[in-house]
Amino acid sequence: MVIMEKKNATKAGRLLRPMRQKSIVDRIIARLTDAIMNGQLKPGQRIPTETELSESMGVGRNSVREAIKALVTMGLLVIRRAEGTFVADGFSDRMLDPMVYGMVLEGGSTPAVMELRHVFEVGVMELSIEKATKQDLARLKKSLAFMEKTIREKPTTEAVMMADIAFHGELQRIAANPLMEKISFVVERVARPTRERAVAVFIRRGELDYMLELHKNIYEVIVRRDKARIVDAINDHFLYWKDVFQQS
Amino acid sequence: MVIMEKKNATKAGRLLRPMRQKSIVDRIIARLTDAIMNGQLKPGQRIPTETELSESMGVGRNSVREAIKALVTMGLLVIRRAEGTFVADGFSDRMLDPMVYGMVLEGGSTPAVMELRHVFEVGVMELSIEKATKQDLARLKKSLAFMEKTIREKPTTEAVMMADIAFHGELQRIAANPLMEKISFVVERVARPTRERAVAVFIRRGELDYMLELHKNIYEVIVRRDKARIVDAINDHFLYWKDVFQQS
DNA sequence: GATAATTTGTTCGTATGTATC
DNA sequence: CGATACATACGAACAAATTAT
Repeated sequence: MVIMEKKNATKAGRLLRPMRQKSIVDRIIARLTDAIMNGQLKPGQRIPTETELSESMGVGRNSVREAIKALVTMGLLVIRRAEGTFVADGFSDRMLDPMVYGMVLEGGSTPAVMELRHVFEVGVMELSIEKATKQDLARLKKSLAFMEKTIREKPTTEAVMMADIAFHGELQRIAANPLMEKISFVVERVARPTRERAVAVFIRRGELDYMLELHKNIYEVIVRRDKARIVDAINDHFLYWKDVFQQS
Repeated sequence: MVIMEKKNATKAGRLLRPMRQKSIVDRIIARLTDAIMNGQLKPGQRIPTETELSESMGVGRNSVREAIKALVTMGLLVIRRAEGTFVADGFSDRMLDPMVYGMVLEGGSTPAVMELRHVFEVGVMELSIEKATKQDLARLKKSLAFMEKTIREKPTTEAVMMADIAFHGELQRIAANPLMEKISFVVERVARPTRERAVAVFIRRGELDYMLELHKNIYEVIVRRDKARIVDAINDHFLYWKDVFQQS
């Protein structure tokens, strides 16, 4: 339990590398995560106080704080001030923030991100086909009608984007997979600027009707529960966008 | 309305700030992430030292340190000792760690996770169909042969799992999407215990031949570039596993 | 309702290890 | 080798918030 290997590295030992012993903070993080993954600390449970941890592990309280802070940022721990620190009891949105940052650092709408979007759309359609009730289909048709109305009466970039988002949001609701919904949300968020540019091009060219048709196509595939055509439907959807890309 | 006066009553000389609600550290994190997302701090660039930041923002150095540490654990910043702290220049694996923890906290192989696996397999197949070269197909066939050999000669859980992982790893390589590969890796990791149980059941029942056939099916779909059959192929793959689940 | 105890939040000071020049 | 710059780590003190008495 006592940590005092550092004495060896003072003057005597240059024969073997001290080999990058992990920092104290990293070791504390490792201990806590291990305890959580092993089930010693269960979701919702309270962990020892900072002072207790620093004493029982023989480290400074500030180091414990840094470790805890890191885990809070990852969403693994939740701090309730003056009450204690607790193990999170499930998925939280902030667990996907790092992924957002990563995608942005990679440059936003890269081919990899676009492909991921594609894959998710196919997946959402398949799940929708499996799970959609009659009420779901009715609502989906409604959002399709809303899109048509928007295109006829108010074809601005914002309005069309809103209708598009509403339609795909409806699909997500039908697919009913919280995990996929959250990841999709991240991806959509990163790809949004690109999509807005694409919609603007649609409007400029007066091709909103074709966009509507592509969405109707998606709707039809779901109504008919025609899984074999899923990939094609989404492919059409995307191929057209790629086309817009290269010409804009 | 009247209640909010109590802050001023504590000590005589505190007329200044209404004491904003967010914690200091969170505000520092917000500032840094904003700067990075806006492009004021670019990937690979060095950020000011802890001391400079603490002075320019009027906060303690330890708070800056905690904020930076948090961003490091998210993979957004990279610390090079005695050199400075830098903005990360792309995706790093640790950005997906929080997702792992979240899934584990949710309970591991939940239906949502299984569905996500399913969706990714379909996606990987589609990308593979688009990108596979002749060499790729040859390698894929090879890993299929390896699986067959394993099943004939050494049908242990570990060996079969290894062959299965090798096959799907080959698919991932062909699909050539680093983002999807990383996320898939996370999902597979969480779902692994469940898969191992399933393989054990296959072996016990002597149904490894059927498992091999399912994989051959996947291979055939890719060779023929038959996108319409992707969903079906993966569906067979999964339906059987679900079946195993409910009976074990 | 007021007070005390507990626990996290924030800051400062200091010493030390480590990489760069 | 020394000087410098920086991160690492500990300790101490006080502030703020919540709960319990």
